[in-house]
Amino acid sequence: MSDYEGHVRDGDEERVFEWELGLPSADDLTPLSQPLISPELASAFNISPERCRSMIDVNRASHNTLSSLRIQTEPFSSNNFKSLPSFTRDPLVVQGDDELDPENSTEEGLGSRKVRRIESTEEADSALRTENSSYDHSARTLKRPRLVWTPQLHKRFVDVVAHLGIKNVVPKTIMQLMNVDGLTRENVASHLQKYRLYLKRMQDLSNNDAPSSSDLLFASTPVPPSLQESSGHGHGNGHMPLPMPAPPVMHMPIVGVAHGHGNVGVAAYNGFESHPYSMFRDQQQDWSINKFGAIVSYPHVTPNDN
DNA sequence: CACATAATAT
DNA sequence: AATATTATGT
Repeated sequence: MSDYEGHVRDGDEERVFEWELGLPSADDLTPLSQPLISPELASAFNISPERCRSMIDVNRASHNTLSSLRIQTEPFSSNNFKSLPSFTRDPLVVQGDDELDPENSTEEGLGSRKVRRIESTEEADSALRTENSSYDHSARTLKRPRLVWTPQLHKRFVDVVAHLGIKNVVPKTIMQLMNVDGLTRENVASHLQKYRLYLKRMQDLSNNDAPSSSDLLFASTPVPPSLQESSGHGHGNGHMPLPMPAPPVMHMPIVGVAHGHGNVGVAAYNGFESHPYSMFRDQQQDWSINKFGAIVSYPHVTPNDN
């Protein structure tokens, strides 16, 4: 399905590139710190001075523009979407909106925000460098599309949670072990919260009953024994001896990598292919431990592409 | 600050 | 309905 799309996209990329070449260089632009309209002129025409924009504002605006463009042109791109120059970093699933809101929160929102005054030239330099070098900060700034927890994703989640023990897991660790590109701690935290509610509901719902239709996702991936509360107490996670020593965290490149595929899967729960560990592509084998204590290789993955 | 949980927003 | 975000407390 993707060859055709791929070519089209390459063309787009080239055009974007050409377009970029035509842009004025940094030197040609009026510095952010300078108003476009001289004070005299402004007062003459009763123009109220605009607030100063920082690099942050500029970058944010660019991101909004780019992502809205991207959403218009290719709502359902797939993983062959390699990378627009710098800001493209959202492997996640698009589900809709992107509102560009230059000014809804002007004075107030930003007034309270840290507006950094730049004192020394050295500081100015470093500020520019860090703010300008795209994705470190764009990764945080860019509004990510909402994540869709496909059964595949959820399975990774459950596997990880199962091995750490539901009592001990914390979002950050889960996020790391899942090794899913673009997955955030917040994503995981939110999901974990819901999952815990599900488990609770399951256990005091006299254990087994038809899972609510809303629990389809959770029901699609059976709760591993290590997570089941054995009728009330015991609650030691006593089991799951964690045969493997906590593996050296350094082996996992995790999220930040520039993989730069803005891959977007079709949202929706198209299928419930419940193939366990069915990803056998030899990639960067990032490991994890399955519920039996065996080491299982978790390829670095992007939501929905597995 | 990272986390848990509940409440609320989108 | 599913996720995100926010508020509050640890």
